[in-house]
Amino acid sequence: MSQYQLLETAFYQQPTLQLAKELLGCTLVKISTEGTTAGYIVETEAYRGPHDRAAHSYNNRRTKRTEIMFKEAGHVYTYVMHTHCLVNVVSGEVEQPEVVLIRAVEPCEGVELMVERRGAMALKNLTSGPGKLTKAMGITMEDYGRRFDESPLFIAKGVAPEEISVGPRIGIANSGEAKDYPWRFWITDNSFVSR
DNA sequence: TGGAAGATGGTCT
DNA sequence: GACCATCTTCCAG
Repeated sequence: MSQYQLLETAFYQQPTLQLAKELLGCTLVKISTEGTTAGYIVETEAYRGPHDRAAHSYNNRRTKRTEIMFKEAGHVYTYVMHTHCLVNVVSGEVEQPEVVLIRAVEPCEGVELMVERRGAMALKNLTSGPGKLTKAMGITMEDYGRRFDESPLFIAKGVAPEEISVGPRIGIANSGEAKDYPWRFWITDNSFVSR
């Protein structure tokens, strides 16, 4: 898709908290046989390796599921939560299991296809949550292990956000002191953030 | 090998 | 705000 300018591999090789902020406003794109869907990333969360109790890689837990987190920055980490698939960007050095969770996007291409996949919904409900956006964009476990710097699932340049808000992460109440870390970032006043 | 837990979302009260 | 759908992963026994 030539109208999209892919982010270089080097973009992913910055500190995880910074990457989480830099990803805001970038364009997440998925190309499938049904068509292309794309959205501006408006909300992210950072999960930082061995010392973050909320991370799957806490205490260097290395399993079949978390294996990808130990690889180079820029890989795709998808996993299933209840009935939904969630998508993350691997960051950090090799052997440093850190990721950025993409929690919400603002649709910018393929809205009709998103509506079809999600069922008739208000525009604001299409992609305003980590499980919603993967369903709307057709992101599944098939994408596990791919790279964000190449088709069919990639991230391209977008628009710089005017203002960024910071706060504690969502849905990790059982993670002890980690639940209060201010590692959630979103574009201030954007109506597509998850809550 | 069975059971419990989980970075969620939709529905109903 | 509470409940549950539904599935993978992991660990105890």
